[in-house]
Amino acid sequence: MSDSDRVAKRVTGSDVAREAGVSKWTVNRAFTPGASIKPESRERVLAVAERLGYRPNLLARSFATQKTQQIAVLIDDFKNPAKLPFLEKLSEALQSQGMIMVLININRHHDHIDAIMDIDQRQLDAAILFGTDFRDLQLEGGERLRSHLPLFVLARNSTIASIPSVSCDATAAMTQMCEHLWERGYRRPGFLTGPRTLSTALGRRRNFLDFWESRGVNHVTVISTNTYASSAAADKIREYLTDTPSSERVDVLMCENDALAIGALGVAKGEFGLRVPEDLAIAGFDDIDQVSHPLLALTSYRQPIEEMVDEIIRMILGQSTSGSVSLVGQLKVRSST
Amino acid sequence: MSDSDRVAKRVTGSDVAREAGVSKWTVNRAFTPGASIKPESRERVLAVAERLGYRPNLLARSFATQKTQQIAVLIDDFKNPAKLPFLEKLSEALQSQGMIMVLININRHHDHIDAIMDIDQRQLDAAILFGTDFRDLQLEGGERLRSHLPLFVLARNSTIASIPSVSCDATAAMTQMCEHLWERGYRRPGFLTGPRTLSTALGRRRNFLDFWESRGVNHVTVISTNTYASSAAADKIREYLTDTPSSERVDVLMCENDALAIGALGVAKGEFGLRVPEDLAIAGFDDIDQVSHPLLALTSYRQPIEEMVDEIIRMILGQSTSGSVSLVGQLKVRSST
DNA sequence: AAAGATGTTGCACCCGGGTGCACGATGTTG
DNA sequence: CAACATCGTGCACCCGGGTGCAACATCTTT
Repeated sequence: MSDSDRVAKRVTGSDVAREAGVSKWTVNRAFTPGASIKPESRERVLAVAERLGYRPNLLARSFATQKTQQIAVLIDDFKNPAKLPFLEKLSEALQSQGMIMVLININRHHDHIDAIMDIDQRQLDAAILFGTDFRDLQLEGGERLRSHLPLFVLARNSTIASIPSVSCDATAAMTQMCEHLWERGYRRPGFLTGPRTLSTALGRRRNFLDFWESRGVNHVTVISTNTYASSAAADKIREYLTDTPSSERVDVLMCENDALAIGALGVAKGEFGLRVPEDLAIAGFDDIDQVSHPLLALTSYRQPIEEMVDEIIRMILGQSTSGSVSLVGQLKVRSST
Repeated sequence: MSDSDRVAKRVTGSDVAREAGVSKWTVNRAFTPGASIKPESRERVLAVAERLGYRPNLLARSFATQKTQQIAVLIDDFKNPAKLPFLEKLSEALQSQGMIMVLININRHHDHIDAIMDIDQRQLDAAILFGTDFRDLQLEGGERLRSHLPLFVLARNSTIASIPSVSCDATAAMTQMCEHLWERGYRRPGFLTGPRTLSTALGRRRNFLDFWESRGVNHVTVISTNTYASSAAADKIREYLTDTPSSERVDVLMCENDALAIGALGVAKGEFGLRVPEDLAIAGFDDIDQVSHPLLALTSYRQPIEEMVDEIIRMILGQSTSGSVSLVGQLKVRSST
């Protein structure tokens, strides 16, 4: 263990400069790719830097350049496993651009306003509202926070004109899904949604209803839960099946997401002994890993995660030409329909 | 829209000082809780600050104090839904302490060494290795990165003496689980593990084997997968059930985590038509949301997430007395055993 | 009313790297 | 070899708050 290892103090650019017999600005240049510096000088500086264990202080750099290379991702629902692959792809894409992801939990102790103020004060470069319910932002936000923080919405439609969004094309998705259901011969459709306002932002219900209307099916049963939890769906479906004689029931239940579909399936099959899809067909949305399980085998729709993330990265980097973008995903037919 | 709204420039403490007729240090004091400042001065400064929309620049503060109030969380497996509740609780706990969570994706493009160097250069206050496979760190790390970044391991045992860990007590967990299985009368145990080295760090296999040995059961069938994916488990179990006549099969299969258990259950029940638990009992670990589903109903073990997170926060804040800590969770018996 | 204790304020200087410019060194051209 | 372009280097000063100390103001005490 040499003396230098025992020194707790950080090595700065000036230390390297002194040791290498140049000015600290030359050290800076040695670490700046396009800078004007004599090759020998650069090599010498880099050698000294390596020997001393010098690495530029990125915090100081951020402070000087006003760019932290950090992107905030706001999320308010950790119950939905569909979020994980998005987070994985997002963090990977950001890291490949030299940025890192700051994950902010939006909950009753910490709303959008708090989060955005904090993010803004910390000088993060942008914030992504990832599937969050940002009504609070619309209601009381706006003028209170005069921040220049660029905002983006991911995986739902933006309800604020100035904030661009990247989402899955709900019209295309529901058309594909419904045409499949139509071909299978189902004619008494039901729709299971989550909380009203959140549901609207996804646009799935609207598109589902439109499809059946266009085919001359005028009645669609709509059941709403107040959270996106499987258990809430289970409760609502148990109630529905109990109250509705089998002759009057829907023959296909489209669920707004897989978590709801899983809850519904459990009750229908497990508690009421219904055959799926013969007695009741069920479909979900998101195509989370577990729905492909042989005991569930739910028909679902996969969002184009990679493309969505790539597009939002382009937006953040300012390389995107257009405003909000909707991308088409892929129908996954399984034995539940 | 007043003139001040049109100005894109940030409002700094000096701006407020000028406007309020005090020095910038007094402005600073107005925003520092315990500082020595006359109440009237503070009020006046705060009023001016409010009017101008001033908020302290946390990046500048971080730079000056050498504390970013940011904690990195390293994760290398986004497939396991059991990670989500940990992330939720972690982010909430950090935010309640005025810190935020930086989520770093460890993958083949970005290993522990890269991540730690980056985190260190960005001056984050600490890093949590959350269930990651950090053999690479042990092998080539150490001396190459001379960083003073505090490291902690969460949800697995630390294999590096200098890094404290917070994990679920595998001995207590497996004892509880196995005593339950023993009472139920199972005597031909099997264990389904993930990749060898990762598995060792969890300690579950070791404790499972020890229990049966102590009860005089000398043979335990061990099956290994090379990832923790449900599909990998399904493949291995399909192979096992195909190759093993029913008279020679295990009567209970303990799986290292729920994802594996779900895969095993799907094949046993769905493909081989086995009755669970009569023909084969199955148990998992982590008690993720989906295993309580009526169609799965897997016996599992819930890690004490809240306590684990609270403990690691204490460690980060330097309030923890001890070194590594193991906490006891809770057995959840369902109809699969 | 003077001496002391306490409260309040201003001030240099620090954190560590980034920017634009000026000056010197080197190289090219007529 | 002079005139000019180009490259390489050093330098002030910036980013916006934090720290310790000195100076000043105010309030107590005797």
